[in-house]
This record gives sequence, C-alpha cells and structure tokens, in this order.
Amino acid sequence: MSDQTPSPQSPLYLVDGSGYIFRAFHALPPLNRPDGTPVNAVYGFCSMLLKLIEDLKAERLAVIFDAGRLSFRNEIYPDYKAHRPEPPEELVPQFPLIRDATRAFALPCIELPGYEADDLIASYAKAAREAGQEVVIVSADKDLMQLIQDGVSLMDPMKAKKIGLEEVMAKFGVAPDKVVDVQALAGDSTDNVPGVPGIGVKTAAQLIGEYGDLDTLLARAGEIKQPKRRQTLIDNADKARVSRELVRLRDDVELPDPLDSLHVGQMSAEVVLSFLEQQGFTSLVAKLRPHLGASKPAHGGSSSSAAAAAAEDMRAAVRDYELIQDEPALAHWIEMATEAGIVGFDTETTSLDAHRAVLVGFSLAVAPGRACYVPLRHVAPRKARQGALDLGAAGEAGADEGAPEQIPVDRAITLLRPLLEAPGVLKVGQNIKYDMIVMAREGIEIAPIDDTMVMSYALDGTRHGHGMDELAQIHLGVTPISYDEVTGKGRDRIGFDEVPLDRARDYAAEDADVTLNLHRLLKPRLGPEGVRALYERTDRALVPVLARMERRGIRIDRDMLGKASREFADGMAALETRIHELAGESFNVGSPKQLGEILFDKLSLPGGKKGKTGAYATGADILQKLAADGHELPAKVLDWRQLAKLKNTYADALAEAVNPETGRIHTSFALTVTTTGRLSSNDPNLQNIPVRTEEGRRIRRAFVPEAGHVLMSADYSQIELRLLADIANIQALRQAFREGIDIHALTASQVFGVPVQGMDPITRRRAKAINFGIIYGISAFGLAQQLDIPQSEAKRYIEAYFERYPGIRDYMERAKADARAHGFVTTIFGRKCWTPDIAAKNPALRAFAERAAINAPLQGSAADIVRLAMVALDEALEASPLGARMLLQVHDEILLEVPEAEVEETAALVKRVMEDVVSRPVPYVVEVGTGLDWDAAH
DNA sequence: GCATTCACG
DNA sequence: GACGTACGTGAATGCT
Repeated sequence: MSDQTPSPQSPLYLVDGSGYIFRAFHALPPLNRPDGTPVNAVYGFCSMLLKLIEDLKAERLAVIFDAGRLSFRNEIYPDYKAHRPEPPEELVPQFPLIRDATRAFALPCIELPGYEADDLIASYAKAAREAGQEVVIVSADKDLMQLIQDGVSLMDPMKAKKIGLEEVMAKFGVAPDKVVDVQALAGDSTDNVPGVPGIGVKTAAQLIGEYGDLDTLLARAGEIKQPKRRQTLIDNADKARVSRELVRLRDDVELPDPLDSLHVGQMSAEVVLSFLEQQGFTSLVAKLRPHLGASKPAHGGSSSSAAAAAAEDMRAAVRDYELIQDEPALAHWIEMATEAGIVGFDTETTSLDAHRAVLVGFSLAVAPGRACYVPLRHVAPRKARQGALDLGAAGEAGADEGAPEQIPVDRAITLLRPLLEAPGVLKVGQNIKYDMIVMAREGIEIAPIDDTMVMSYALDGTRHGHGMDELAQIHLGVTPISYDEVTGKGRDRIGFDEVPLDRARDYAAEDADVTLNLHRLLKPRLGPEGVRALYERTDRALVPVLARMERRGIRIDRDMLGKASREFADGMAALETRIHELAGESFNVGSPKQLGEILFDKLSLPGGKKGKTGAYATGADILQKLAADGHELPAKVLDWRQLAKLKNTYADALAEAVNPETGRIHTSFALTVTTTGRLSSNDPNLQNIPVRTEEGRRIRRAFVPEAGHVLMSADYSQIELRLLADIANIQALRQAFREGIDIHALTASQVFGVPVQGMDPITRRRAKAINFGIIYGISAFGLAQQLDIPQSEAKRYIEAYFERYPGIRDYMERAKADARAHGFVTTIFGRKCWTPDIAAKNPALRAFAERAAINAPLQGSAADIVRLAMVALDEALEASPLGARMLLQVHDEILLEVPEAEVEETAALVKRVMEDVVSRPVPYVVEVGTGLDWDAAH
C-alpha cells in the first residue's frame, strides 16, 4: 500500500551519509536557521536526496552513517583516525538533523556500532551483487573506490558524475581491485594509516603493477633493486599488512536491515514539509509542495499525499454504513473482516467510565467507507416509554417493550468472539483499552490489537491531542458526527441505548471507519519516524496490561475511610470556630480570596498582592512563614486545609469511587497525555494518595489486599538521578551508583566539602534539594525558594556543583540545544518530548521550556523503563505459576497483590525482572516491600 | 471555564 | 538585562 514494488532493473543507491556531511559542510557557504542553528550541510544533503529521488528516479536507496567515532579498526590499530580533530562546532548539531532528514524523506537510515559507513556499504554492495542487482554508491570518498567492479559504480553526489575506471587509475594508478594494496603501502595521513615510510601512491602503484599484489611484493621484496626501498619494505612488511587491514572494507558485516527493505518509502507531506519548514528551507518547500499535496488542495491542515488519499477516500467514499439486525448479516461481516485480516472495531456503551459501561452495540469497519453497526441492547426511545412505571430500569429485562429488533446478545457474542480473538486478524481501535475492558466483561479478550490513539502519541507526542475528532480533523479533514449531537447534552442527554438505530448506525459505523482510515495513515509513519519499536514493544504492549490492572482494581477498607472522614470533619469544625474567633468574623475558610482579605487587609499581616487577578496569594509557603512568625490564624488555616483536602479529595471521594459490584476501586490509566511518557491516573487518581504526613497515611492504610494476600510495593530507587549519571555520562556518579554510595551524602561532600562520615542531616537535606533541583533544570531562584535561603547562597551551591560535575552542565546545554534544533528532546528509547516554547520570545516562557528540556529526557527515560518493566513483569508472572498480579503504577513504583504463601518467590522475581529490563552502565536498583496495607508495604 | 490550592512522583 | 520559575500530573473548590 505504501511502497511500490521496485522494477527489477532499478539500481540500489547506497548513500554515504557521513562522508557527505563533511564535504557539504566545507563546500557550502554558512547557512543558519532563524534560531541560529547552522544547517548548511543539512541543506546540501536534502537537495542531494531530492535530486536522487527525482532526477534519477531512485526507487531503492539507503543512507548509511558511521555509528560513532570508534570502530573495530581501533582494536586492530588504536591510533586509527586518532589525529582527527573534533568536528567543527557548527557541524555537530547537523549530525542528528541529517538523520532526521533521512527519516522525514521516508528513507532507510542505517548505522551499526563498531563499523564505519564504508563497511556497511561494502556489505550491502556485496549482498546486492550476489542477488544480481546493480549498485550505485553515492560518495566521493576515495576509500570506496576499491568496491568498483562490474555492477558496482561510484557517483560523486556534488559533481553528479560517475567515478569509473579512468578516475581510479588517475587517483591510484591501478585498477579498483588493487586499490587496497596501493593504500596499504602508501598509507593515509588523514586517517593515520601508517603505510610504508617513504612510499607514496606513485611508488606503490608502480610496485603493485610490477609484482601483482601486496603479498607477492612483500614475499619478493628482496628482489627490489633500489637498496633503500628494499630495506624499508622488508622492515615494514608488518606495517603494510596492518595498513591493509585498516583500509580494506569489511563486506561481511551482518546487515542491520534486510537488503530487500531498502526502498524509497511513501513520503508524508506533513512530515517532510514540517521538517523543511523547521530548517527554514523555503525554496525546497516551494519546490516540493506541489508534488506532495498535488492530488487535492490542503485540507484541514493535512497535506501529505497518503493523507490526501485517505482523506479523499473518507470524504468521497459512498458511506456504505449498514445496520445489522440478524445473525446471517453479522456472520457475513465477520467473514469479510476475517478475510481482510484487519478490522476497525468500536463499542457503544452506557457510560464514559469503562468500568461502569454496559455494552449497547458495536461497529466493524473492513475497508474505507465499509462499516456496520450492530445494536445489542437498545431500548425504545424515551418518548415511547413515557408513562412506564420503571423509569430507572431502562435496560432491564421486561422493560424492552417497543425495543427495536436486535440479535440476542449471547448469539452476537458467540459470533464475534472468534474474530476478536483470532491471532490472524488485527483489531484496530481508537483508545482500544476502553473496548477491551468493556468486552472483557462480555467474556472476550481482544487480541492482537493496534490503537490509533496510542500510535498517534508515539508519533507526535503532545504536539496535539489524540482524541478521535481531533485526529480525524488533522489527518483526514473530516468532522465526524459528535457524540453530543447524537445523545444531546446536559439535562436532556439520553443514553446511547436510547438513540434511534439509524442515528446510532451513522455515528458508530463512522467511528470504526475513521479509526481504520487513521490506521492506514499512521501505521506507515512508525518505521520512517523511528518509533516503531517504542510503539510496538513499549506503548502498545502496555495496553492489555493496563486493561487487566484497571479491571482487577484495588480493595478498599470503607469503614476505615468512613471513620477517618468523620474525624477529619470534627477537626475541621473545631479549627473553623477558632479561625473565625481569631478573625473576629465569620467567613469561608475555603475561599482564598476571603482569607487573603482577612489576613492582609483586616489584620495587616505582611504579604502582598500577586498574579493577574489581583488576588492575594495564600499558598502553603506563605501561610507557613506567617505561622513561623507566631501568627496563629494562618497556622490554623494550614491545619484546616490539610483536613479539608484529606476529607474531600480522599476519604469521601474514594469511598464514593468503590465499585459496588467488585468492592474495589478501578482507576483509569491514561497513556497518551503527558509530555514525557509518564502515565496519568484518573477517575479516581490513585497516583497521588497521601504519604508524606501521618494524617495522610491514614488514607493509604485503607488500601488493603484481598484475603490471603499481601500488598507488595516495588520501586526504582532514585531512578532519575541514575539516569542523569547514565545519560550525562558522569563517571564519578556512575561509579558511586555501582558502589551503592549514599548519593545525597556524596553531593553534600562535593558541594560543601564535608566528609560523608557523620554527616549533619541538615547538610544532607540541602544536598538532596540540590540533586532534585538538577533534575528539574536548576535555577538559583528555585533552589533558594526550596531551601529558604538567599538566592546568592543558592547560586554558590550551584556553581560548586557544576565545578565538581562539569559534565552535567554540558548535558544541560546539550538538552537545550537539541530542543532548539528539533523542537523536542528524546528519551533513551527514542520517545520525543516536545518543547514548543523553546523559541518563545517571552524569556520566562522560554526558560520554562529550557528547564523542561533538561528534565524530560530524565523523567521520560524513567517512564519508558517503568513501562517496559510492566510489560516484562506481566509476561513473567503469566508464565510463572505465581498468583501475583499488578494493581497500580505510581511512576517509579509498581504495586502488586501477592498470595501470602508466595511472597518471597514473588519478591525475587519482581526485583530481577524490573532490574534486568534495561542493561546500562548504571544499575537500576529496585526495592521491594510488603505489608497488609499500602502504607505498610512501603 | 479559569484560577488557586495541594496531593503524589 | 529582561521575565518570574524549580519538572510532571489530577481533583476539589471558589468565583466570574
């Protein structure tokens, strides 16, 4: 669908990406983006690629890069390329941009650690030749001349001329197959290849011409007439042999991508144009736009050719939406879906909350415009039922007087199950976790799956939202019928089971149709944009895991919550009385506005206005300071606020959230909302249950295990600091983590110059705040605020810290530069964390974005590790005979419910799986605790 | 619907 | 030297 089959005679172009970068950089005049990032080499590279694709009609092409500065050659000869200077400062930011360009053009982007681009080129050339395919190597590097032979040619990308036998003869004085031998003798000063002293290319060519090859020459060196040359050759035979190993390209490297995968993919106009625009390449944009957006004028912000095609299908297709009310018709649709191997699937229910939702009907989409809706539990519209006695029992048996004709639910489920569980049919949903939870209650486990919402998040992060309507608008240029339009809103909203069937069919079938269209569009972008593994192994794999966790829920001791609530209420009442007494009047303690006026106007305490609204700030930090100065009223307000929070947000709300059918709380985890890849939890939020105060921990103690079980908490110890040591490559910190040293004490000793032994707890606390500050993109202001010290003092701490760990400052600068260059920073797994404000004119906004850019790779990599750990742990537990199951995730912690008898074995497995999920130069240590409530498990 | 406050990592 | 901040979330409440 996205890639045309190349014609057999189409040559394979192997582009030497790394070689090109240097040449273009030196050959082209300086060119900068509006933000100052140099992009001349990027520009040259993009022009060159477009030329190859357009002028030469290249169909099969790969761009190949050096993976780093070191290769296997350094093991043979440590000084290889040792004299190469660091690349110029203006070139460094262009390396990643050129890889981005490659991916944006939907071209294979290949590199392999330990090998140079030239070795990969040699290996691909060999494989292609053996497959009878013609190869054109695009490079001006003389080192590649050795590969020229029948069917393998070399092309200079800048002069656009072919390098053939003639040029090789002119350069080395021998045929391509003898180039290696000449280079071995002559050496190469730029790469620090020794060669034989005193012998240059001319002499080498002459010698090889005379003796045939290097081995023969060295064996018969004694026959050489010139005495000096004879002796040097005999003395330096080994050097010549080593040199040959260095210059000879390896053609037996294991190919990172299979040979037949190297073709020019379908460019996404959205991706290419936005990349080129970001670089400020307006001429290229103008040149390219007509080709990419040609099929239709840009519509609703989407302009890629694939998008245009899909959008066109979506808009122009005859909407062949069917209403299914009998079994043979459903059987037919299931047959079509099975044959297609892919089906868009969507459920309609009675509630937005998956855990309370009852299945009302479902829709299937099998091709663009081909979708159906199958009603299952629709009832007669309300008007027809008015006057019926059982107003509240709409869905129950007996209340279906006048209900439309529908397939019996159990029959429909029986027909549907084989499709939804078929390993050979991909079920595509939009937020399919919801449908999986709903269908699980009907006894169906959906697999395998794709999720357009999750895909969109892996591709575009938080550049935009991932709701169906937004995605449909952006990518397809269509506005689906809105839910409100179908059910009404506010007081008059009706349940989906009351929606007339023709309306229900139009709405529901369209959703499945849109989902399948989005899939057609988004899936091909995963590979080219470098997030396929992230999507498949991390994000998509997490979906069924989260569905199971949410469905399981966590047990709650409601009596404990009720008791706490009453006591909190008593405390609040007493405090309120005293507060009014101190204020000399009655007012709403919960109103920051009224409180501010009491404190600062009536009582004239020190403090001030703030913010655009002109209201007094009355945050905890301000009340805390007033309380410390001996003022009772703010102290009491602080106590009151704490109790109010605990009662309203926790004790009462959590009791209310208990599902009466399961006696447990079922949260919902969102996996596509955060900028860093973290999950979030809502309805209710179980990721912010109190833990820091004794009163608060009463709430946490109400989270309890099932009878015969315990709760087990497994958390990554200081994961973000470890990632800092890891990513920023700080040897001293890495070492400290490997040795299990107290990291805050270490920081204290480095910054304050005190010994670790017998450290003052206050000193350690300060160091801890510094460490946290580093992770957040430290500022003197923020640290001063946190520690309540003068900003000048905070500044000194920070300077002392950077003095000791200059690599961390480098990391921070790199993060900011990355964000400026791309608009995003990345995690160690390649997740893009977008920082749109990085180029803001408002310095405050920009500073915010800079700190976020520093923090995101740390927080985001941690989030990715935990996501992966959950997937791995789910698998490991399923494969084991153990009865333990995951319940919750709280960023660096996983909470499980474990049979009492299996605690030890489970703890060992959990620790091992979590710690081994990544293999890095820093250990990621997991601490495990168990108990009869969540507090005790810590 | 927005701002403020506060719970968590 | 400007701006006004520690990074990332969700829920309850008051007020316009």
